[in-house]
Amino acid sequence: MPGRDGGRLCSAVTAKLGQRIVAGSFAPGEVLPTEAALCTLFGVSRTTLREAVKRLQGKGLVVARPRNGTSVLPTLHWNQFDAEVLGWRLAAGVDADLLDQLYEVRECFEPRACHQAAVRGDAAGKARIRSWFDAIANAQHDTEQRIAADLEFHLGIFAATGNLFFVSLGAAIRTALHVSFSLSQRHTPFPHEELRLHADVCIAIEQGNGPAAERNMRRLLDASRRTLGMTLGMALRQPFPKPNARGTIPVK
Amino acid sequence: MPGRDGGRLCSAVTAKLGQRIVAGSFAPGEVLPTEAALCTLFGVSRTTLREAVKRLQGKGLVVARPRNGTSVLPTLHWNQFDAEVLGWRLAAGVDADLLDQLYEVRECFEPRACHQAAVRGDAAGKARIRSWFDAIANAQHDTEQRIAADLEFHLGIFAATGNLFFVSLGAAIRTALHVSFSLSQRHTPFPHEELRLHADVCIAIEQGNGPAAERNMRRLLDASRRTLGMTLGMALRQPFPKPNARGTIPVK
DNA sequence: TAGCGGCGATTTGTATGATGATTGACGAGG
DNA sequence: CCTCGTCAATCATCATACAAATCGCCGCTA
Repeated sequence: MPGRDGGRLCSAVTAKLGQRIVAGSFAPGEVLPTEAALCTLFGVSRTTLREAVKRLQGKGLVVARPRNGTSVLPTLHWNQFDAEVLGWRLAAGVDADLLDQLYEVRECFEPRACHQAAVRGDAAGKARIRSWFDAIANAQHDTEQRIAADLEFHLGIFAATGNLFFVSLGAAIRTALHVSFSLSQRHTPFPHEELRLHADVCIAIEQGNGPAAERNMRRLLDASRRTLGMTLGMALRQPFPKPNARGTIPVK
Repeated sequence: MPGRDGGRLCSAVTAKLGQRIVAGSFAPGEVLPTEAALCTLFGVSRTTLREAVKRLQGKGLVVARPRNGTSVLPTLHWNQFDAEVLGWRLAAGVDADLLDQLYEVRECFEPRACHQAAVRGDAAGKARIRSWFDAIANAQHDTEQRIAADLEFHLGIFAATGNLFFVSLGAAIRTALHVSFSLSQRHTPFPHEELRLHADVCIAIEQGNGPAAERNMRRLLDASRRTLGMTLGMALRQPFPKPNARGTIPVK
């Protein structure tokens, strides 16, 4: 990933302003100082500031109208799937609600993505997933590296589906996953248990067994959510009842 | 939704350039003319053009580096969940692949969203869903209005979940849904059948019956996908085997 | 006094020109 | 052949000016 930032200053201003907005310093109803005021506030020219505002506008955070000023849109209009927006939200503080909603999204996507990767993925994609799994296994004693490998493992599954929306989703929640992993994996009670769950997913995908891959990923997410809940010391909402849970769940 | 466009000219340039990029006129590997050339091409000043490029940059479509020029990023980096990007893709031509991937996303999200809306939605949200359903029922002979109501019905479900990611997703695929509805609903073979499916979803949500709402939405999506496939006269990929379909899959 | 219409002030939108910073290409020298 | 320095192209930033849009005030009129 090359320096996608473009201008250094412009990106810095975009980030500063965006962070302040998502942090609530600028109320999501109205206001926002005039361009001139923001220019002096950030110490940049009007051109740079306007380019930053334009980027925020593209993310649905603000809307500018002559005479009216630039107002912050309600969170309803924000593009929550924008990597920067999500990153700023996380930077503003990791609240349980956000992580919870994120898990809901993951529980929607990742099992399906696993299914698709298993059924429709090509050999190269599956090999990449396997290699990242190996990386996880080989980094059991290097937390940072294990987290990175875990992240790429999940993103690799998205990539293997061939569905660009899945890929885009992965990019969007990349930083969120990193934070989530950092929180939950650092104090995993049963590291080898978690490794086994990853292995189950990996193997099912390699074998092209869609339903199994889907089921195994669901289990992995459940375990991860539980661990994170314990780590945070707070009760996250319970995950969805699994659609195929008829009565008893096969014990393994 | 107020005029989120901001500047008229700037937005126009953003749209033109964005459309050309997603349409492939500017290859997704490199190139893109210099700022000066684009200025003369669109007949705007550098300020306006740069603001437009900054917006595209924020969507992950391009990256600008001195001396190197502004290059188009591979589609992998695009934020596919950006409403404008998706809109431009649709404007470039409705290909079956895109609609197919979109259905995959919908099949991931909407059943879950229904579950959440049923279980966690408040009375006001459910009332809104009901009112949009009534609007659908009352507009059986006005195609345009029925499509609009149908759109709001689905978006209302997202809104009722209380999960901002769902809401954002709804906003992103809004135009896609509109196109999809326009294609499939215009020649629905069994209008009252489809109305019944909507009613089933609506009622299950009102009753707070999560699993039923989820199941009914899945049925609705299946039917919609089938209809769209027939309308397009091409074989879209089969929907996922439903997790609770144990043996044979109903032949249609 | 109530209603209405025009005028001005404020803020964003657009345009232009100039200067700096960064980076790839080319050529000189070892 | 490799290394390094110079150069030029291009984006990044800045400063300034003018146009367009909109809100609110003020005066006019009935």
